[in-house]
Amino acid sequence: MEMEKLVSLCKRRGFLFQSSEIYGGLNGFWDYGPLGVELKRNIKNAWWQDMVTGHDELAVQPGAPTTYEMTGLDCTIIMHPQVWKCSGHFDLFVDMMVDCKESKKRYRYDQLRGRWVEAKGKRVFITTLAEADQEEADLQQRALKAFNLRGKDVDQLKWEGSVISLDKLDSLESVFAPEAKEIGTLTEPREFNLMFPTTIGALAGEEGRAYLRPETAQGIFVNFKNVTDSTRVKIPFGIAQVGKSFRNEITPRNFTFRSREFEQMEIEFFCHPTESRKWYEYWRDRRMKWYTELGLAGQRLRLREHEKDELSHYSVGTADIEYAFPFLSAGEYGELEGIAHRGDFDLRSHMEGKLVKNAEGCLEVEMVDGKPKYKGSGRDLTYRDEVTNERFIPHVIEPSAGADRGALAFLCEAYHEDSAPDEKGEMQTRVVMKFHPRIAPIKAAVFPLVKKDGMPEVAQDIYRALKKKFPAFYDEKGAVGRRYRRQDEAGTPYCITVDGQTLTDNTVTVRDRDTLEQWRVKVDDVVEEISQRVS
RNA sequence: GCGGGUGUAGCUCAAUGGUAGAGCAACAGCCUUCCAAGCUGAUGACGAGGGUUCGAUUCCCUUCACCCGCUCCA
Repeated sequence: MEMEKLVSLCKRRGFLFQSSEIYGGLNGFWDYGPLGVELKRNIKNAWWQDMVTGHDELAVQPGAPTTYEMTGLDCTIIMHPQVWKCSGHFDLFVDMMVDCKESKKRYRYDQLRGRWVEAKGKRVFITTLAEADQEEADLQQRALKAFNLRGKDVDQLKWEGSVISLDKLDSLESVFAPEAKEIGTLTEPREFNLMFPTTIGALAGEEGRAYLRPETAQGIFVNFKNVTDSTRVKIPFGIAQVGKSFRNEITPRNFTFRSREFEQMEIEFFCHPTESRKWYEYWRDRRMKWYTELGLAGQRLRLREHEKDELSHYSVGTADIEYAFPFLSAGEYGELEGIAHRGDFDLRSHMEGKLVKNAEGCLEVEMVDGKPKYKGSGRDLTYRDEVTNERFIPHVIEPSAGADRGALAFLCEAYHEDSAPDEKGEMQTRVVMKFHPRIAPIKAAVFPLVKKDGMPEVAQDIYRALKKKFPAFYDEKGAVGRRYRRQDEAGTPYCITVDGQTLTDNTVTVRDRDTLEQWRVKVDDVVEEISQRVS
C-alpha cells in the first residue's frame, strides 16, 4: 500500500488533517477529523480500559509474577522547571550542534572528538567519527589528508595532548571536520532546544521560563508520594497517564509519525528491585499482546529487545514494539511503544538531584564545583513494605506508548483494497478500512433499502436505539451499494438494512464489512446483536 | 538544517503571459427493492507574499507545506 493512498483517504474521509491548513499548514502538527477523533479516542479508551479500569487486581494475570494494582493520574503539561533539570531532559534536550558548511553534515558539539596535530608549520585539530578502537588509525589517516601528506611521511605529524571533544576548543577555525576536504568548515555551535520553552506570568524573563513537557512520565514520578499517601495501593502497582507531550523535533516527517505535539499513553509500574526483571518481561509481553488483540497481528508488528549498547544510561533492559509502516523502506520498523526497565533512576533523581553514570558505571549525583548540578526535591520517595518493614526505592518498568503512532499503525493496518461486484455483477475495486470493531469510529450504519413504503421510519427507530449505545450512522440517500461503500471507507463493521421483507416478518439484514456476508436478524434483537459484536 | 522534487476544486489530474477544464466525490431533485459509475440541476480551485509586465496561475525572488535522500531521533 502506498502511503499517499492512505493520506488521501484520511483527508477525504476526515481522519486526519494538516494543522492550520488554510494558512498553509504547520510542520509537525496534525488535527484529527470527525472520524479520526473517534478512532483515536477509541484507542485511548481501549488502553485505559484494558490497563487501568478493567484490570483485575484480584487475580494473577497470565505471565505476571503476582497480582498487582493499577491506578490513574492526569498531570499538567507545564511543570516546575526543576523537574526537567533533575530528569536529565534539560541537559539532554538542549543540545549544541555544529554544521559542516562543506559536507552539509551536522554533529553534536560535545560529542565530536579529535586531537591537535602540527605539521608543515600548521596546527590543525583533526576530528574523527571512528569507533574507539579505530580512532588512532583514522586520526592519522585524516591528518595525512589534511596536510596532503603520504603514508611514509607519518613521522612529520607532531601530535599534541589527548583526544578531546570539540566543546573544549576556543575556536573552530582550525578544525578539520570528519567528512570535509578543507580546514575550518564548521559553523559556530548552535542551540537545538527539543523542549518548547514558554513563560509563566505576564512578564517575560529567565525567572518565568518553563517548558512544555517532553513526556508524561515525570508527572507520575513527582506524584509518586501523593498517590501512595492518598490511596491504599501497595507495591507492585502501576500509575497510568494519557496526555499530550511536546518535542521540538528537528525533522518532523512521515505523516503523523514524528509530530511536535503528540499524545502518550504511559504506565510507570513500581515494584521491588528483586522482582523488576520479571515485571519487565511481563509488561513487554502484555503490551505486545494488546496490539495483537486489537488487530495489529502478523508480520508488520514485532517486538525487539535493545542491544546492550543501545540502552539508555539508566536502563538495564528495553524492548520496542515496532510496526513496519509503509513509508519506511523494506525491513525497517518504526517504534510504537517502548517498554523500559528504568531501575530507581527516576525516583532517585527527584530525591537527590540529576544523576549521571560514574567511572564504575554506577549512578551518582552530577556535581559541579563540589555542589550538585541540579538539586533534587530532597523529599523521601522511598517505599516501606508494611509487612516486611523493608524500606527501598522502588524500581520502575515503563511501558510508554504513542497514541498517535498507534492510531497511524491501526490506520495503515486497516487499509485494504479488494474486489466487490457492482450492481451489474462486474468486479470493482473496493477500499475498506478493516478496523477492529472496538476501535472503529462508527460501529453500525442503518439504511432503508429505498426511501419509501415506511422503510425509513423503521430504520430510523433502529438508528435511535443503536445511538444510545455507541456511535451509529443513518443514511437513506442514493443507491444502497454506494452507501455500503461509503461505510467501508469509514471502517464501519456492520450495516443494517431495512428492506421489503422487514415490513412482513420484522427482520432486517446485517452486512459484514469484511466478508460482505449478510444474514437476517429480528428487529428487536438487532441492537443486542451489534452490541455483542463490537464490544 | 542541507540537497532534489512537488504545490490548480474535497480527491485524482489537465491547460494557459490575456482571470482555468475534466473524472470521481459532495449537494438538491428524479429514478432505484442489496453492493459505488442512470437522468436533471446548482456549487466549488491556481498554497502565501513580493517583483517583472498594460496584464502573472504561468516568468523571477522570498516564504509556507508535502514527498524523496542526508542529518537528527530522549
